[in-house]
Amino acid sequence: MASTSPAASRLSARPRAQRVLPESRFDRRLAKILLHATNEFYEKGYEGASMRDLSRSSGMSLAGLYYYFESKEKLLYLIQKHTFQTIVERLRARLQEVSDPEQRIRVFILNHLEYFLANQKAMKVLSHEDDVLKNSFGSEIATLKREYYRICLELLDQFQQAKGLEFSSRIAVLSLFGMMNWIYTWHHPRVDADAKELARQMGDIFLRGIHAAKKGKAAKKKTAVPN
Amino acid sequence: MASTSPAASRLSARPRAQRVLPESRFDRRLAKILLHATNEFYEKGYEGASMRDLSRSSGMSLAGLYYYFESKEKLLYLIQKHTFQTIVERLRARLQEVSDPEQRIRVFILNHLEYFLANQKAMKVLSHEDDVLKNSFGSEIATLKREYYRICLELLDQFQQAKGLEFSSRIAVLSLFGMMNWIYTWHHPRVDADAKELARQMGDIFLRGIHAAKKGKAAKKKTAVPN
DNA sequence: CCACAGTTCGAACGTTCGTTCTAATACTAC
DNA sequence: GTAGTATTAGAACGAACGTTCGAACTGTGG
Repeated sequence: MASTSPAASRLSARPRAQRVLPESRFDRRLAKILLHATNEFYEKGYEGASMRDLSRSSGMSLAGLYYYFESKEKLLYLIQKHTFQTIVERLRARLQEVSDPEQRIRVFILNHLEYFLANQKAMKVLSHEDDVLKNSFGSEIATLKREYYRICLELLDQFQQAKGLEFSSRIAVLSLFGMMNWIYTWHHPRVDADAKELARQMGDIFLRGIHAAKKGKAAKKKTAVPN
Repeated sequence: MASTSPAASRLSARPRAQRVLPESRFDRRLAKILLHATNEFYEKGYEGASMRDLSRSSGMSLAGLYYYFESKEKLLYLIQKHTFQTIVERLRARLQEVSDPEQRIRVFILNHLEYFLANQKAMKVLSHEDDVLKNSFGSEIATLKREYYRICLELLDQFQQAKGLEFSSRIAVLSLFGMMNWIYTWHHPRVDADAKELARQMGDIFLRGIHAAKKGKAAKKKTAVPN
């Protein structure tokens, strides 16, 4: 595991940056590879895409790739980590400008869908290859995921409290994530609405859906289903 | 491709059934293998699970497995086809007993979630390995899927018409499927509600969500989101 | 007993997998 | 030019992949 490859000490360490540019040549090259890798994983899945596929699509020799990272797993890890960090970072910035509980949920939905559709391939790789990373890679991604989940949960709890509602915020959050994340299975940019419109429609469904659950309604046995 | 293996002519043809029992020994054995395969695909994914994994978990030699089916792909195909057919068949039976448009949607949701939770592993394999089958296998599964989708779409259209509502039923169906299918990523039988309760909650969210979109409301620009 | 289909398996097939070794090239500084 | 570091690639590694082959079992009917 102790690595002596050039890739090991890069990226976060960035030894002796000869220019003060935000990105070294190494970083830019790696980013390009990550983009090609995202494409391959998107189309064939992580297990289904081989390093040789990746070599072909990125126009670099098989061995040459390993100068930039130490394993296929690390590649997936870098893709997922960068995607998650970016979407959370953007969300945080947007949430700072809005204080109304309902609008904050709408901001969450819009941010998620906008990023999802603008980076559909990376987001599919993030959603679909959810539990393939193990050990430290896996737990680090899981932490980011939990953090994102928690933000949404708190938005819902605040909304619930402000409006005097009573519903299971866990089920609500997970239903919302399901609605939103599922789009990678069906959205075609040419025929389906854009992010803003989708966010409005899903926001309507979701918000009206949870809005009706007034407190003290004792939600049990409202409408019985036959059989 | 023209197969001479024993498995080729079986199952649907079932030559010379020596007992009139519903299932021959061959069919029962194959069904057992499919069950173990479902488990493996559930845990490691289709590409990630090897035939040797399957051999170990089912307690049969690698070569012995091929007496019952001709390829790994066929195995996935059989699992997905059986799962899809069963859930559609059960749905049809249940829908015959209910005529109220809203209740019919609730029946759809309940049927889906009950089957999903009772057969969580098979349903994950169905949802997660959605586009790995190619050619005739793939298109046959795609047809079943489209059929199931269409049933739900019609339920929504009927509901919409009966209540005088106006919303995109495509987005609504796909949002609903997202909510429901996403559960394979989070549901833990020990901590989460059962199917009936989940169906009630998701049904509430979804139905109230789409119910508010009254006709002629000109749903444009209802609430603007900053940025 | 034999014949024979139904069933199982050890061993191997050829291919592809992720990864590494080593040497060759490109680039920059002197 | 030379020195030295950054970058690339050909060839090969051992392991694992899906699949097949022929021989060996098993159990029943003659």
